[in-house]
Amino acid sequence: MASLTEGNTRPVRLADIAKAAGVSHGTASNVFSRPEIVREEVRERVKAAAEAMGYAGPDPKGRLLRAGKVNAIGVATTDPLSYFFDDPYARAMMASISATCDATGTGIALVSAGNEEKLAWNIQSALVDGFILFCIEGGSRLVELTLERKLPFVALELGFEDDRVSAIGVDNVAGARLAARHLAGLGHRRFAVLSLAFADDSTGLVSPGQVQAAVYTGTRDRLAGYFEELSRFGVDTARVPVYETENDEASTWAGLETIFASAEPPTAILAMSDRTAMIAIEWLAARDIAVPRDVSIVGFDGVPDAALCDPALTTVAQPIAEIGRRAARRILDFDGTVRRETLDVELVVRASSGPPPTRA
Amino acid sequence: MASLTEGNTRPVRLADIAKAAGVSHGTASNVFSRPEIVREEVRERVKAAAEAMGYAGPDPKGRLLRAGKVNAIGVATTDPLSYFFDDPYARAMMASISATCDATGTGIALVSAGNEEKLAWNIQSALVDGFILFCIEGGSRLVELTLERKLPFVALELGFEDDRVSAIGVDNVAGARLAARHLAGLGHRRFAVLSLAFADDSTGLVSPGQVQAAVYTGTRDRLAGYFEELSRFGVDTARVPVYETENDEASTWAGLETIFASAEPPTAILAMSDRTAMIAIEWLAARDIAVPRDVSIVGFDGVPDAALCDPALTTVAQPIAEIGRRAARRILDFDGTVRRETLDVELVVRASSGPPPTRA
DNA sequence: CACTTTCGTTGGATCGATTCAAATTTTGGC
DNA sequence: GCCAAAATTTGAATCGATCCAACGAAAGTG
Repeated sequence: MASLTEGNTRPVRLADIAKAAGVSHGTASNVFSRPEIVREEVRERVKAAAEAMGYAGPDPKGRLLRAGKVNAIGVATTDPLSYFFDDPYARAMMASISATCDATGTGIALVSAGNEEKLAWNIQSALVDGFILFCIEGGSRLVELTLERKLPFVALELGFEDDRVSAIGVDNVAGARLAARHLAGLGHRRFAVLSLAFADDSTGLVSPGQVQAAVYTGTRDRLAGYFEELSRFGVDTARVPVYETENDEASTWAGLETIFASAEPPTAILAMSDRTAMIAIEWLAARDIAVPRDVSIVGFDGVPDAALCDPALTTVAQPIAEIGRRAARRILDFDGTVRRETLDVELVVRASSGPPPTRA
Repeated sequence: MASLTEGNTRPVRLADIAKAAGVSHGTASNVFSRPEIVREEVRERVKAAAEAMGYAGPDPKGRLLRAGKVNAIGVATTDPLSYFFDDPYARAMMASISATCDATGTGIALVSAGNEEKLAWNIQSALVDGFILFCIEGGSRLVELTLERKLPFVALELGFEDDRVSAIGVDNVAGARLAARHLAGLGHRRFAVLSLAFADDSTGLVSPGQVQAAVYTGTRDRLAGYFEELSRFGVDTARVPVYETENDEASTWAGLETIFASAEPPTAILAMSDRTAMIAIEWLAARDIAVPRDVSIVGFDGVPDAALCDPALTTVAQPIAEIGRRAARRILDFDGTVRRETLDVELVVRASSGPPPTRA
């Protein structure tokens, strides 16, 4: 006797159960995709055969090829995948993107790439209908790679002035000016900037030359905005220390050490991300430097956590939810056009900023 | 003249460029997948043709069918997709899962299902090699559906005693006992429990009958652990209010209102999740009830945030990273076996628990 | 009863690649 | 210049479904 029916390890295919039930594969397919057009008796027979043979249902791999549409959008970054769950900005953005996807029954595929080779492969082989790119850093390479897929995609940052790529971002110059004006208006004159990267893998104090050579225009624009506004208030921006961080604890701490080692430490810090700003608040608290009594801080991004930290962070809020919604919509309702949108930011004044200490 | 070459809208296929370059599609395929085995001259010719025709590279949809392996693992929940980015437990777990996936170049597909119909479809059509299921709530249905796909999967919770499903979880009874013993040992005798759901869609004060009928055994086990240990200390568990929350603000607030409306409010709260515990801490702070002076709280889960809130939360820590790592590994190295693992929890004592107030 | 509809079913074509045994071309040795 | 071995290239088969034109059977019509 032994085993007499079907092959042992090989998974059961639609064709197998069609044969077993004595119908054509076309009919078998209909049983699953449009059961109402199949006569009940036949339908039951096919279902019974499927059950008996342990059929797992139509394999999406097969369907996909025919259908053409994956029904998933890829979200890509050059950071490790955990970025999506760790970084507060990414999280807020993902929450908005996923809400939109949820509403339309679209799936989300997370794509990352630590190193060059894997990046390429992961982008090339992602099963998605389009991409949303987080291109805070190392964006250009990501964009090139994605361009090759010839799928709809949108960059979350207006980084490069490339008119082949759709993008959604904020007016960084205007936002930075809001922050600077707020602090200068409160009376501050001694500033320091906790910056994001200007180019790949750079950190540390920044020279004007490096600013000129900035690859990441988002960073450059924010700095430009800060400086423009500070100049109006008579601040000599050449003497404002700009420390480039990697938006993490280690590099931000290093920056603060450097900045506060100065003979004339700042009374106000302009941070280019809320994350850096919040790290700075903790660093200062640990050293008994009171915020905002001794030092004021203004962040950038407007992540939800910024409202909850202590003291609550004054920040330039991006419309994160709106950006996420639009990005997802742009992929879902892709119409073949390239568009670049700039949304407005808003200064949210909270407890981390106040007048400078009355002067020693 | 007009347009004479290729179809206009239709995307370019491998076969198209093979024809254009005058080679077989087999060779064209090799140019992309194993370039080293095709003669340089031919390779260049094919690449040139691809370039000229705007070929996007081998379509993963096609490859997939042949290759069989998607190289992605699906993570599913019955909550909305944003759960993965909002809930601290989910986030910590995802960070660990994604680190493992990153290391192996595996993608992650997020799958969710608000309503029944979509749930089914999303699970059935997910392009993945296996699933990791977050089945905190509504798990059984999710498991049934996933079972039908006949793909490897693992449940993150030992919820059901179903030996068809692999699972990784913690010893809930032991963990709950640690929490209860800690508080009782400090001298507390008046307790309240902020519980998770015992069954679908239930909230509110729980009767012993409901506990008996618990569908979610994780919740039931934690409560059993609490009560076992409290009994040893002579606490009449029948009088301990157990309030079922949905692990969110609204229901937790409601629970606290109820619990503290009592004539003899508790001096100690056993919360079945850190999230609930942290929400409780905020609620109490807003009412000037000092933690731990007036009320002690012990959470459950050991999420990273618990160490950062104020006061830092005493909690029963699950080895979240380890669970995530093992879950991902179980899918990646699937060997056809079903296994259920129970990991140990650990009581982490922080600032939210202390002796009860010296009695009025 | 012949004739049109309607309903279900069939089976070939297709989606876009990869694979592999067989055919062909090159290369190397003498 | 001939033959075996090595290097390339070919083209049919396959992956697992869905789609659709065509066809047969049952139902409806005058």
